Amino acid sequence: MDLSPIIHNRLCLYLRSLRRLQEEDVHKISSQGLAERFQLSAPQIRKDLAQLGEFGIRGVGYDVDELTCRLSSILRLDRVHPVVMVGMGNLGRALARYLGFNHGAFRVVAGVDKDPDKVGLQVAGFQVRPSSELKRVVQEHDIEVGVLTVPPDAAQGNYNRLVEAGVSGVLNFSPARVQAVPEVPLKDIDLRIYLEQLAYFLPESDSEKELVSSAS
Amino acid sequence: MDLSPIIHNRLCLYLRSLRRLQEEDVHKISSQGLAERFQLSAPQIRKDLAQLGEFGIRGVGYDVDELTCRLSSILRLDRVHPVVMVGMGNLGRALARYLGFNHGAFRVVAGVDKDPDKVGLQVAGFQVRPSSELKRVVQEHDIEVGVLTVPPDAAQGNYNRLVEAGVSGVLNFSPARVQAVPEVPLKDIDLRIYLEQLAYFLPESDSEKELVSSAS
DNA sequence: GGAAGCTTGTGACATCGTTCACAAATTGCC
DNA sequence: GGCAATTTGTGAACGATGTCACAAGCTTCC
Repeated sequence: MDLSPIIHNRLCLYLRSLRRLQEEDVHKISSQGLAERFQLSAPQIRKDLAQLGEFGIRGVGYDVDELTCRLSSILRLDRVHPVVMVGMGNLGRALARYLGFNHGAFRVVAGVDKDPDKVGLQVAGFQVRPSSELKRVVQEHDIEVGVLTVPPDAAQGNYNRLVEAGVSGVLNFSPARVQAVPEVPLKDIDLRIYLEQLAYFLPESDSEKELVSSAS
Repeated sequence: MDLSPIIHNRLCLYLRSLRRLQEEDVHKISSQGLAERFQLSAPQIRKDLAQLGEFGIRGVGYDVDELTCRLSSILRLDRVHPVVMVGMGNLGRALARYLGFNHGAFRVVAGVDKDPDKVGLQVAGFQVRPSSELKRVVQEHDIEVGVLTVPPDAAQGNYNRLVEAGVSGVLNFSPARVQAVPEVPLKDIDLRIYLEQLAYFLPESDSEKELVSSAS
């Protein structure tokens, strides 16, 4: 099965919505119900789901528990994936808490940092370890995912070390292009893009406002 | 002019690449040169740019400084946009530093928090102010953008307060659906989605691994 | 058992995005 | 000046994505 990223994203959304319904003890839901409840498109839900198999019952709708199960399994979100943070600066510590919090499928179980001052800090249920122990940490906890929150110039090196240590995927929050090997997929996340997207909808800038330095 | 988000994203990428070239004192570049240097597609660059006007010279290429200028202006990234953080927890503080750092078009100039313990903290060049002063803070600094890094249940209320205070756009990092008014665009960012995207490329989960709690 | 009312799964259609090939325009060289 | 070498801007083909209408299938009620 080969899911395009755009459909994959929607499926994740559906799964979250379904989990919400589970919490509310809803057991049956129609595509229309889902759409209204979570501001989605009913035909699109049906089309997306139909691509994966026949999960619904005509005239009735979808079984919330069953669909949650099937989707979780397809999206590989039915089992816990241990995560290590690489770089325990401000962003690293914040993300460790944020991503670890209330998010079943991932658990941030360890963090490393090069800076001896950070080693030993207690963060979100684990103690920061020195970068030199990365490989051991990964093996100890059976870690699958590494999250890079290091300065840009350290990103490539730490990606390489994560590959070496044996993780299966890497998330890169540092604003640097990293060259990845095909066996260990890399996902770049540049948070600046969101501000930039927003800027486009901001009102025309006053000429009074300060120019940005690098604009000639 | 109406730019689709997907093209807008690429234009932001081009602009970043151009700024890099400026730093390296490169003054002329062809679409092919850009493509090779930053792993993009040359025909796509041309098509994207041609949509906005005729910026290049046939047989020569693009003038880096001029194109940077034009793109900056179109993307509204030629002037500084003041930003306020709402919620100075871990994520708020980390993002204040991250987004303020080395990013010309946006400047995080203020932050507020409801928690009296956080008020007065020095973060990234400003002092945390109480939430009650949000409106005054926005007016004092001519703030255009609010960034929500508050708990999910506080997101809607704080969005409303930001609108009331007079900002023109809001970025929401809390994993909660917020209802927005059309005059103040809202961009939801759910960092969990990135881990979920990655999960899909992880190896088939061992049956030994712990099940996630909410999966039935 | 049959008809009426839902709701899914699906094929047809429209829209959007990407790739490609090439004409038009510029430069430099002879 | 003319020709070869570049490089842009663009129309045409291709592919992906989203929308919609409707047949197929289930349930309920009489």
